[in-house]
Amino acid sequence: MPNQLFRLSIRTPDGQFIARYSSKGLAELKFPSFDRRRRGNESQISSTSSKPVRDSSRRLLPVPIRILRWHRAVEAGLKNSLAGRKPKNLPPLDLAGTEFQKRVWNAMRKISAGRTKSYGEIAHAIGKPKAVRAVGGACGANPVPIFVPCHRVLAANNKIGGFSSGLDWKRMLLAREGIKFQPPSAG
DNA sequence: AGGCTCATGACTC
DNA sequence: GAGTCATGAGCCT
Repeated sequence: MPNQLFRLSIRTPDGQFIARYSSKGLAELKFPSFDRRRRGNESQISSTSSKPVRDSSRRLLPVPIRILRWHRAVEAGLKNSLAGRKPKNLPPLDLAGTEFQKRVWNAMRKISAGRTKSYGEIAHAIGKPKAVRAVGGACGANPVPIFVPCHRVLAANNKIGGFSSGLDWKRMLLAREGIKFQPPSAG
């Protein structure tokens, strides 16, 4: 049977994020959709609620205390990250992907706040210097953006590259870490 | 197995 | 700066 996933939300000044947890840790983090940023929270689960939540198969399940603890850590860590600071005491991440993707994600996690690497540098770091495009693909498949800092991976010559959740997010995250990149009109 | 599609990079004008 | 091409991996059929 597939691992049960618990879905909990996090309210931030930048909108409502969604976190999904497996029994092994944080499995997914979703950016707010811009459509919902101005909407009320009538049917949303409060980030601090201990109410039962609906799982992916719509069953009503109590949230294990361990996951609630993880969630509080994720909440705090996300707020730090959104302010451009390093998150502390993050729970384990349960990253599902191919071996190649996990190597890319692991390499990305070694980029500290305020620093960047290029797709080519990541490719080199995992011992596949020519797999630059594949690195881009793995970045896009990252299930836990921000904590696995795909926004710190730029294209060559400090160009912005891409971002699966929208370049506006990437630009904002980089700016809050004080990272300079090539503006789109320059060059 | 073959044929795409890429969040690239390096090279040419 | 716009083409163009090699390239590895992933996802189809």
